[in-house]
Parts: sequence; structure tokens; C-alpha cells
Amino acid sequence: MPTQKDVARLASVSTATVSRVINRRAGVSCEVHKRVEQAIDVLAYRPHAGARALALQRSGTLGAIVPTLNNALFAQGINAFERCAQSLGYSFNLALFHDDPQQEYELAMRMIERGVDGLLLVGNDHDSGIFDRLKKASIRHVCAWTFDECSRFPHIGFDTTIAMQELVDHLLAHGHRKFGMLAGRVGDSVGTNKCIQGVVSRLNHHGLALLPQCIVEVSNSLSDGRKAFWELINNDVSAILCDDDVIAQGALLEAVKMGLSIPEDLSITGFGNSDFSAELSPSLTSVQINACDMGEIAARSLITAIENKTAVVSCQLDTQLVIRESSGVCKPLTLQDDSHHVLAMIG
Amino acid sequence: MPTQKDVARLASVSTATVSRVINRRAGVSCEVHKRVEQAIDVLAYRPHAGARALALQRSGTLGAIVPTLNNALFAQGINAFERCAQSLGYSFNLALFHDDPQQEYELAMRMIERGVDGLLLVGNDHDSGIFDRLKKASIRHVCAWTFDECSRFPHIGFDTTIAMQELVDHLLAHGHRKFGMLAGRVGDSVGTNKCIQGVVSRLNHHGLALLPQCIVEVSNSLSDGRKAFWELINNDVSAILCDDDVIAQGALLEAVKMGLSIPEDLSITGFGNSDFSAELSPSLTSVQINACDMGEIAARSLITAIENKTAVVSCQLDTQLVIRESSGVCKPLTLQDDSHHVLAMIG
DNA sequence: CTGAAAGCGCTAACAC
DNA sequence: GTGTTAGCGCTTTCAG
Repeated sequence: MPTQKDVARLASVSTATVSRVINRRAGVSCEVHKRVEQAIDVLAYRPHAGARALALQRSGTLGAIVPTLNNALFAQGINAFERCAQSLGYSFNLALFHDDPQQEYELAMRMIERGVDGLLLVGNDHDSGIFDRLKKASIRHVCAWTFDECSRFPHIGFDTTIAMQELVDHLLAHGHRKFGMLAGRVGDSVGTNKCIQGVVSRLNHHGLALLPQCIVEVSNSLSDGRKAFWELINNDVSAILCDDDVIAQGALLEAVKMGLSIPEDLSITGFGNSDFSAELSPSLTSVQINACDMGEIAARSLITAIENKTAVVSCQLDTQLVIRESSGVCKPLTLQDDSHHVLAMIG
Repeated sequence: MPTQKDVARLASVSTATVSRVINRRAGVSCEVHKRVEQAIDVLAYRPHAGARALALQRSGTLGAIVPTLNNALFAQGINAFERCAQSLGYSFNLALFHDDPQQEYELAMRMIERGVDGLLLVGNDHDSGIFDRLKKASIRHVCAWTFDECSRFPHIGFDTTIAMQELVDHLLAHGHRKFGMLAGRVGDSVGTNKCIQGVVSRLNHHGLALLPQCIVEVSNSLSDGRKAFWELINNDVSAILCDDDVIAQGALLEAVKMGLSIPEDLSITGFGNSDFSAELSPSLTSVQINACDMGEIAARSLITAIENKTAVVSCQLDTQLVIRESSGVCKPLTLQDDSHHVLAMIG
């Protein structure tokens, strides 16, 4: 690879001048400027980002640590985040921790090594060591996806708790009293807790409880939603809240398949409002969020904070309850029900 | 941020020794090793990747340039690619070019600046300047997703052409003669061409043609699939092949909505075999590919080539035709059809 | 307007 | 075993 020195030699100037041209600094004669540009072209020269980061003490890179891309909401958010970062001249470093939240700390350390100028994390629940280290390295960060007033750190996202409370109210209003949840990643940092917290707190508020056996951890796929459905239906619930549409869709398909009538026998709700939720029959009640906006705002906020040396400003984004056919008046199953499947399962 | 020098001072050793400890080089006494590690802990020291890249002339980073993550197949592939890269100790740089393939060249240049050790591209159709520059920078690369025997460059993916030919044969065998295509990104680098090529070549082989007005470009969403459906149905086709399941699903939903009976009036096929395709009614015939395997193999191949200083080995992955209810015997619409919608549209 | 030189943090010879 | 030193490619004073 040609270096600045090679360009300088070819253009008969100093490396300082080459640097000035590359960085569009004023104070280079038009003639020299042209000579340098030509030399750059001829040699196919590209500045070495590592060397520049070393000299400049900034890398022009944003990082993101998210659990997975096999989830439309994360994929959309990251898509928008990268797009915005790119358009503002930043490159993008991505790390996924999949099923192992423990790994997040290690990945964050790697991001620090990489010298990212800003970092996006998911949710509000992180090893506090991460924040210590980020602070030491004076790397801006933002916790995205969930919004939590209580958090000391900048965050941009949706108040999942409130959204779930709205959902609970809606179901309560239709007579539901026995709730179940299908939730991805129970007990870790991905904001799933927020969903559960919202449901639990609202039920408690009304003197009801969400039984432990009615919270089923499930990974994010149709087939797992289908399987998990059976675990819950054994517990005689009349409403199933899911923290992702795909899970809800799986449960819904399975419920329909076993002959339940939705929403009378069982109400089901999702989260994220994927395109398909409107197409299912019955269509799926869900919570609409705009992951794209979130990703873009997160990137923009980080970059603004980096370049103006200010703090990242938190931002709460709207959610919207989209009520469809899968939730409604509760006439829950009884033993008189004529579905022998159900009889078999409820026992 | 503390540097190696700070660690060295605190541990009363030279920076060279610190470097040796960090890189697990042999020849450091146990006692010194411990002292250094402690100093590293105390100072929360992390090596500066840029500086290291400068000294080592390699960055330990893999890059990928793909069109978007708002497509399950890309998201899955990138997910697996990152996972594999991470597990082998590489960090991951991602750039998306969205609707503007022209941008790919610029993004590739940025990847070169970033000093990635290996780069993943999508499809086989790229500005040849990209390959020139990659070669100059001796950066390994692989063209993923599509497999093309004729390509001079390493590539890992599916022989889309063959898969589409199988699909055409299947439809021909069921009596279809008038074909239409719903294709994302016609005429650019994302391998869509391969789909069209496969269909065209197979039809030609049988003395049939795919009329230009029967190839409709469409972006990758249910709603666009729905819209595009109307453009095609005007052209009196009896089979619609889509280069993505989501598009096909949109078209299928719209066809069902307007009262067509599938597959008798119209056959529809997708590509990618998303989970939902089996759930729709009628279920969607599609082509199964394994984007996860592809992503992992791509990362592994790149890294193997990088570390052994060998060439990247190409690899062809299987596709599998999954025949479901949406494709079958052709009894295409006629003007006697009793659907007034159809009458109105066919005119 | 341009060049010379120091230094960003790290590694790898080479000495001891 | 351990320290010294010379770069890796770039930017930025500071002279001229």
C-alpha cells in the first residue's frame, strides 16, 4: 500500500502538504493541490485509518453491541444506526453477544480497544464496569431500545413498561384476569424485564398477580412460540402477552390449529407490530414501535455529543397500541368446552 | 486512557515486556508477568487497536458491505458472519449501501482505509475497480450469496440460477406457460440478475420467453409485493416467481384477497423459505437456502486465507426446492372467470 | 504557502 | 529474561 510519503515524493511536496490536501485544510496553493490530488489518484492512495486515529486520538467509528440480528427490530434499528453513522462520515463496528449476555462486557472492552468514538448498547441493564471503562476512555454511549427515567445514563428508546401497562389495561377491560407471558431472555439485559415489569406492576395495581409458572422464557421464533404456547395453556390463562410478534404469531397459529377461538377462548398480543401481524387470521394485537427512528436518533445523538463535546441527550419515543382481532372479550375455556384437545390439556 | 508506557512504569518494566505479556509471548518470567498483569488491571489498560494495526500491518478486523439488514436473509448471513469472526478473534466492520449500489465502491474504499484484513461483498457483479484496489492492498475478499462458476474471484453462495431453473421446470411441468417475475433491485449487483437469468434461460431453453413487461422491480416488503402483484396480473400471467419470500407473500395475500384461487388461477413462488411461508394459506412454494451456514463459511474461509496466506476457496452451497400449495396445476384465468375484479383488471 | 520534526501507542529487532 | 531503539503512517506545531 502506498503511503503519504509516496504521494509526497511523487508530487514533490512534503507529507505535511499531502495531509493538508487530504484534510481539506486551507493554505495550499491551487497548483500544489492539483499535483497532490493527481499523485493520490495515480498511486491509488488511501490514508491509513489506524495511523490517523493514533495521531488524531479519534477514530471516526461508532460501535454497537446488540444481542442478535435475527430479530427484525434489532436488524431495523442497526440498519438505521449504520445508515445515519455512514451519512455523517462515521464507520461502524458491530458486535453481537447472542445468547450470552456475560459476553457483553468483553465485547465492550474490545470496542474500547478499537477506539470507537461512540457506543450503542441495548437496554438499561449492564455490568457497571462497562460504564466505568467507557467513562475512563471518555467514550460516549447510549442505551437504546428501552427508555427508563431512572437510569443515570443516556438512553433512547421506548417506554416498554408503559406500553405493556396499556396492553394489560386493555385486556382487563375485556374481562381477562388470568395472564400469561411468553418472553424472550427472561432475567437479562435486553429489556424483556421491562415487559414483565410492566405487566406485573399493572396487575398488582389491580390486585392481580402474574404467577411465576405463567412466565415462560422462549427464544424468538415461530416454532418456539408454538411450543411455549403449550406450556402456558396448561396453566389456564385467558390472555397471553408476548414480548415479540414472532413469538405471538407462533402461539396464535398453534392456538388456531388446536381449534381455539380467538379472542373468545384466548387473547394473544405481540410486541413490535411486524407487517405480518395485520395479515394473520385473526390479526394480532401488538405494540407499534419505530426501531428505524430509534436507530437514527441514537446515531445522531451520539455524533452530536461527540463533535460538540456535550452529553448525549436521552430521548423517549412513542409506542402505540394496535388493537386487532386477537384480543377482545374474555369467555375463557371451561371444562364444558367441546374441544377435546383442550379437555386433554387442561385436565 | 492509560498507555503501555503507564503500565510499564507502574510495573517497573519496559514497554517491550508489557507488549510481550499482552501478546502472550514466551520469555517473560512468571514474577514479572504477574506484576504486569496487575498493573494492567489497576490502570484498566487496553491496548490501542489503531497503534497495533500500524505496527503489525494487520487490524484483526473483517468487513462486510451488504445492501441492507431489512431482509431476513442478509440479516441472518451477517449475523453468522459476525459470530464466526468474533469467535476467531476478529472484530467486525459493517457498511450498508441500501438503494444505491453506486455507493459500494466508496464503501469498499473506506474499508480499505480501515485496514480490514478481509472483506465480504454480496453478489458477483461489482465495479472492477474494487477488486483492483483490494488486490493492491492485498486484502482478501469473498463474494457471497451467489455462486457463479464463471467468476474469477472467490465466492461462496447458492447457485441461484439453477434453483430458479428447477422452479421453472416445476411450473412448466404443471402446465404454466405465461410467467411473470417480481424482483428486487433489477439490474444491479445483488444477484437478483441471477434469478432473472435463471428463469429467462430456462424458458428460452423451452422456446418460451419472459416478456420485459412481466418483470417488475419491487422493493422487499409485503405492501410492495401486494402493489406489484397488480402490475403483473394485468399481463395475464399464470405463474409469478418472486426473488424473495416477503414479496411473494405480499403478492399471495393480495391474490387471495381478490378472490383468486391459488394455485389453479395463479401460481406464486418465493425465495428464501422464510418461516411464514409454511404458515400462509395457501402455503408458499419457495427455495430453501441456509444463509447462516453461508455467513459462517464465508468468515471462516476469509480468516483461513488470511492466516495461512492462501487464496480464499470458493464454495457452492445447496438450495432446495420446497414445493407447497401455492404452485400447482395451471388452469389460468379466462375472460369467463366469474371474478369481476379480474375482469376489470384483465380488460 | 511550504517543509522539518516530533509524537500518537505499539511491536520487533537487537543488544545485554 | 529484559531493556533499548527504530519505525509503522499520520497530523501538527513551529520555522522559514
